[in-house]
Amino acid sequence: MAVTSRERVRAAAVKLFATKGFHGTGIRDLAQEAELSSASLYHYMGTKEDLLAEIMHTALNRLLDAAREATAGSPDPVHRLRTLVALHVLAHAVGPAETRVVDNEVDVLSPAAREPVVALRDAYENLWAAAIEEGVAAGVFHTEHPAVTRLALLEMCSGVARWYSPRGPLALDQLAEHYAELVSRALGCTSPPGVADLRRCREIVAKEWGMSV
Amino acid sequence: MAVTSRERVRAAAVKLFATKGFHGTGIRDLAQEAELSSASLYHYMGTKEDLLAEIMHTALNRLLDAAREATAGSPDPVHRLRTLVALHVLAHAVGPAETRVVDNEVDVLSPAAREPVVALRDAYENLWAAAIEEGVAAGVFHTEHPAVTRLALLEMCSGVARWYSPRGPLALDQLAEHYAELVSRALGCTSPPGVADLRRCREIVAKEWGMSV
DNA sequence: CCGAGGCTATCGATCGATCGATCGAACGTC
DNA sequence: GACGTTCGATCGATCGATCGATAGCCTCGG
Repeated sequence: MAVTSRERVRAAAVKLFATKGFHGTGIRDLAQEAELSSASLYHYMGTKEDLLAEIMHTALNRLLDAAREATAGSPDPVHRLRTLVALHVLAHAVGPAETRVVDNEVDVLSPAAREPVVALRDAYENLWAAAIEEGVAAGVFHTEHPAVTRLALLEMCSGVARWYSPRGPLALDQLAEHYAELVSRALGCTSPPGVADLRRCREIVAKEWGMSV
Repeated sequence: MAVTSRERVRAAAVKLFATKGFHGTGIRDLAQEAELSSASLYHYMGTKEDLLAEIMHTALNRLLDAAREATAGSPDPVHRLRTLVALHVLAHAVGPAETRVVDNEVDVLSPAAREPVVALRDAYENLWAAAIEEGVAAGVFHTEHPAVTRLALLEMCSGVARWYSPRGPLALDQLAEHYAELVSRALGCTSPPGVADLRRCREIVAKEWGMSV
């Protein structure tokens, strides 16, 4: 069979958790969306919370791996941050449902389940923090409060998942370029615009998120 | 009595809806937080959804009124946008719970209840859109995709409600100034920094949101 | 000045519905 | 006949909401 039941359960959970929220999604909603009985659901998951935690874990690991791969061996902080922005925006535009689950439902997890998820998120944000701080130290970025700026820019880029539609006037490339430009400007960066290897970012996203890019 | 039961119910709903979500908050949670029985709750509200809709309605009306008052009689789009940013950031830093409810729970409302809420939000965002477009037309702002930029900047500013703590190193004034600066830079604005009448913004916020500023 | 009647505020008890989760059994495939 | 997969039936708990009743307070006719 092309699509396994296990995959249908995961896809149903991502879709419904994103649109109706974790508490707003019932076991029976999940079962209907996955085309299974509510009893069969439990053949593929532990508790409903386990399912949510698993989704967050894999989604964050994928983003973290992609970010590390995209920025590996790039010493220039400007180039690295632009790559991080492009990758982040592409990922949020391509998989908005998964992203919204990760961003909005973190604190419905019990402390024990939340802890490793937060650790993954922190590891990812540290990639941004390092690029920004190195850029400030090198004099290519200018900001009075690097930590606050990092939070502001991350929120801006994550917001893409809330509104972007592939049927809108903007193509993915333009979107990523535009956000890279906004971030560069906000950091007072004077170096030439453009994401050096947008093509490479797209390839990584295509590889990690499936061929839907 | 200094604090009426009706006010306690509203405050309890804002707090719990913001931290646990609408569907994650039970009638009995609400009752406990408001120090009432679950039956007494219904003396002060219609359904749980009515309570949510009322919170969103008043919160958005307050923000919209404040924004109109703060920008009234200001023809300069740069000055107007900076004022909008400062007000938005201050409001989100002072009342993060209310803001998170408005931002995150809009689509748990039934279509009939959602429609007027979305209309209010659109009216507010149009203030931003007008300032940005006028600035672009006047040649003081530079952006290829004004609508996308507006969404990006709004998301950035709204994110304040997700992380800002008054016990952190940044005072409200610095926070508002910093965001105004980020927005100005992202729009390629070369005019002098600083929010012209930050004091007036603070007064409006203090008046509309209570004396907690 | 009284007390009957109405109004506001509150509650314990309980409603039917739905929640997340589990059980034992039946299916097909190797 | 063992295993992976699916399901109908059902569990106790909790959900949002409503009921009738009670206690305090204000008003106003006598």
